[in-house]
Amino acid sequence: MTGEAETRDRVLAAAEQLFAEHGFRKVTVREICRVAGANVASVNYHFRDKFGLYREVLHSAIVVMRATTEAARKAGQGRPAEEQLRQFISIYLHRLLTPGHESIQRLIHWELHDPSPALDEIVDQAIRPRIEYLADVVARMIERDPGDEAVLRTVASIQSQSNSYLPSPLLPHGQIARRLGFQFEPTPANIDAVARHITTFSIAGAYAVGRAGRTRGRRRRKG
Amino acid sequence: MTGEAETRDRVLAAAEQLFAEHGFRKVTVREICRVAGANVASVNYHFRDKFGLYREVLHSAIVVMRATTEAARKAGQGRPAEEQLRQFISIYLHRLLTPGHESIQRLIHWELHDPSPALDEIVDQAIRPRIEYLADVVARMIERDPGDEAVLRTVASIQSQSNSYLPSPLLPHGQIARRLGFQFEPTPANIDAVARHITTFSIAGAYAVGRAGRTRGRRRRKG
DNA sequence: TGACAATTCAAACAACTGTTTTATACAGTT
DNA sequence: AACTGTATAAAACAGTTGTTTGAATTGTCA
Repeated sequence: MTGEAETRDRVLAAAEQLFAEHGFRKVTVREICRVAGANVASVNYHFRDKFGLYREVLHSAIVVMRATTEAARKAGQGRPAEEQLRQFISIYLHRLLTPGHESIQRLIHWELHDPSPALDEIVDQAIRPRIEYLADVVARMIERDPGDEAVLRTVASIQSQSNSYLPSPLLPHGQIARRLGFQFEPTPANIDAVARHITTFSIAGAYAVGRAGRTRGRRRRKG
Repeated sequence: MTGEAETRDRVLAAAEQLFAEHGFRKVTVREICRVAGANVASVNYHFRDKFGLYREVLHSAIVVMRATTEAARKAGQGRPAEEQLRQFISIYLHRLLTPGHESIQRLIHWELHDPSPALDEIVDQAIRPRIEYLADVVARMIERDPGDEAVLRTVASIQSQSNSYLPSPLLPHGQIARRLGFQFEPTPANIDAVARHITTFSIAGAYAVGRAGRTRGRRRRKG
């Protein structure tokens, strides 16, 4: 065990950046090693193969995602459901968009769009806890069971809005957004503004969905 | 000019299906030709190169997208803004999810996520008209200018919800959704249910955003 | 039928991919 | 000093990619 960690860590760092930017498939082992200033064989030596390297990068991303959900949960502890939702959206968006953690979230976005065999781990360890927490919060807001279809759809509505602000080519960031006249710099103030918008939009939307289901005669929450 | 159209059209059809399923990069010329029952060289002969074929496929997709926006516009003609939004979401979602047109929309989704040089055409000819129409509708709903930030953010909220129901691996369709307990079969009834959800959620959200901006002292619509 | 161009085909090409090989340098241990 | 296991390096390997080639085939019109 000598200066081994050196190149291993450089490769890992380069891989995280490149995988986040371009996805797993488009990035070549040679490019990673060129950026890391390492030999082509270093990937296979330290990580068995290209996918082993990818999996290692994903693992650290999963840790960050879980921490985000946990932070949101703690921030809203003991408060009413609506306030918990506010906290969640604010914290989630800040971690999503603040430069630095940004690349990690982009990595997940790639994996969701073009899944690899590592998808299951991400869903089970990172996404499911977040969805379950959100479903619990929304369920208490609109007085339904967490498994109710209206709850799940509302969770999907909230999540899709937040994720659309990821710095992907999608709305409202990036190339498309620029062509459409959108402009968004991820400064703390702007992130706050977006968080406020999604919060206002989603809370009103959630209550409306709750009311609509109730007047149409759906069952209310047990107890 | 003999039975030339035969293989050209078969290649085109195979390409549309495969590009929609896996994106431009992952699909090989050989696979397209194998599905089409044509020779490997046919792509280069009829479409100059792989990208020429892709561009041709995209062009027909753009036509369909424009038609969708146009249909939504006509369906709401002369009606109040809120009703126009209802019509838009319903028509958009049905065309998005009804099997058949489905693959075309998936194609666009790939292009947005992993853009090719053809992105500009899509944005200018297909996305911009849709966004501008939606911005106009929302602006009248909440009494702002179509260029107002609150309007643009609301449009983004509406669009991101709708697009999240695309049959991609993303929520709420596909592999991830299944692992999370979501289930969604694109039957007309289910599409209607989702459209109602997004409509209810978004109309309430839009009005709330409009109110929030107004009480905070933002300028109202001119006139 | 006999040119003639358009189309199809099998084969090969050059570039690139992830991976493996082989050799070398270096650490700590005996 | 000799041995051992680890890390790096250059080179080559086998497979796949989009594309091109040149001959064979087809259909059309004189």
